[in-house]
Amino acid sequence: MSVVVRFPPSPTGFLHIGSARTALFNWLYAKHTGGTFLLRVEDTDRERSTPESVATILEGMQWLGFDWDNTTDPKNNGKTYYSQFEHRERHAEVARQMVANGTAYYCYASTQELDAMRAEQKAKGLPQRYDGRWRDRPASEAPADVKPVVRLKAPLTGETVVDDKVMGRITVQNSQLDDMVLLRGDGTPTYMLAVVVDDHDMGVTHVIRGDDHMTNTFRQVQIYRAMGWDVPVYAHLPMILGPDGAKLSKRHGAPAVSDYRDKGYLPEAIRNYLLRLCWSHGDDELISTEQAVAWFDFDGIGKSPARFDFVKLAHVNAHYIGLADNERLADLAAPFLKEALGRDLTAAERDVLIRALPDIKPRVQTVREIAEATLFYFHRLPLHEKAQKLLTPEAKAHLRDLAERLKALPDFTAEAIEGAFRAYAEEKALKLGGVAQPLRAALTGSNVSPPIFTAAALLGRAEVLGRVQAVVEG
RNA sequence: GUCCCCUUCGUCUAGAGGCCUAGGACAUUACCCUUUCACGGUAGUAACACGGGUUCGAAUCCCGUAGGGGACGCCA
Repeated sequence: MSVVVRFPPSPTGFLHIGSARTALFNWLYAKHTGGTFLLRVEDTDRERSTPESVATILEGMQWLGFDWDNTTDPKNNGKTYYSQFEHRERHAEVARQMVANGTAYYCYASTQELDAMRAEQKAKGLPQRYDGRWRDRPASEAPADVKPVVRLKAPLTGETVVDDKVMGRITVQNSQLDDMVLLRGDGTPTYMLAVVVDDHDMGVTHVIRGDDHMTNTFRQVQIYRAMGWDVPVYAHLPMILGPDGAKLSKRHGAPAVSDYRDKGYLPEAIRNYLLRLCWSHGDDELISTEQAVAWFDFDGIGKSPARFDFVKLAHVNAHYIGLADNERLADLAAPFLKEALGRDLTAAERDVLIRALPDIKPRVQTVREIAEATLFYFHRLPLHEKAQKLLTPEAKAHLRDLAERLKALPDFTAEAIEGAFRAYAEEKALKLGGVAQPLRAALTGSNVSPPIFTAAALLGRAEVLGRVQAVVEG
């Protein structure tokens, strides 16, 4: 039987980076097995499920390159994804079937009544669970003014066992589980019911999700059993924690996938980094997506939670920047440069950027840093304090002499410029750095830059002479 | 509080009873390369949570303890 997996985000306003990891593992497993990857938006919470928040999820998925297979499924009613909300009637129907076959029942307890029950349980130090007060009570005793909920008639004895592909065999005593609500008083389904019905209707064979769902799994398995449906294979992934070991949240700086794009990370780097959280393949670290598809399987997944390490992510990102096409990087850096420059790059400037990239790539870790490192090509920057110190009176005198030689160069290439500087340094018994550093200061305003002779060639003779003159006279 | 799960360098991890003097990667330290900064190269510091078993032999199996995470909603 072919594998069917799904990723079921709820539209909370952004795609969480932890959810992205779950999406990645599902997507990889589908690709690895030649199976199907479905997207289902869990939009039953009408407050949060705005068109914008759904669009954000879709954008995040597309940016990461996680293409799903049900974009044109008839079950979507014209949408590019399965909307849980649209199937609420089907969910309610299943709840009614369960009442009919005796695996669920109506409960007329009011919210206040249940709050009081839980408060009492808590005060006595007892586990907080529904006590089954309507489980066997006849409908004739139902109060007229309460709209009942439908609850699962869960088994009271025995145990529920799940053979998890990551965690192994996990067991819970049924006495620990109460009769959960399946259908609310207003007739809408709860998450527990909706998930099971949708997964069954969509033919999901493998449920790969965060282990925060572990206890939900036992309850969902009971629903499958009550309906006589096949239970899917489960794989619960350990959580991703923040650097401090607490649940990854806004507090840690970047909870949303879009934050990473805005900080200048590449989607392939995010994929590689996320893959290595809780999953491994021997000593392999830098793993292409193609390789990941070939290698990914459940046996590589670890059981313990992982902390998110921004420093290592940056390293992985640097690796993929090194691999990336220069034109692509130039286009990705353009918005950042526009932000700094207050204008768009001209076609000629874009060309300079592309030609500068081979020198820039090994020096940056993010696309944003590409913009920072290349800003001087397009704009004269103020002299940094450390650059100022390099421009001693002697250094300025050398630059004045060198400017004359640069004017006389037949070709203004990096090799020619370097030749001129080396010859001059030798004549004056100086180290190359003694003349190269002042040039760097003059051209970039900084004591740190990409190799200065290639930078000078890219800048062009007129601009170089202009910048040198500005500091020599300044 | 009850239940479920987890525990190897600071971090991500390799490790399926002898291959372990515990390996790799990031970070970190030193050196080399070098026009600066990077990249790259070489070397170094650094971990089996603790306590009991089982075994000729345990990071690996079992049991406790401690610590961490998650779940206990008419949220998803």
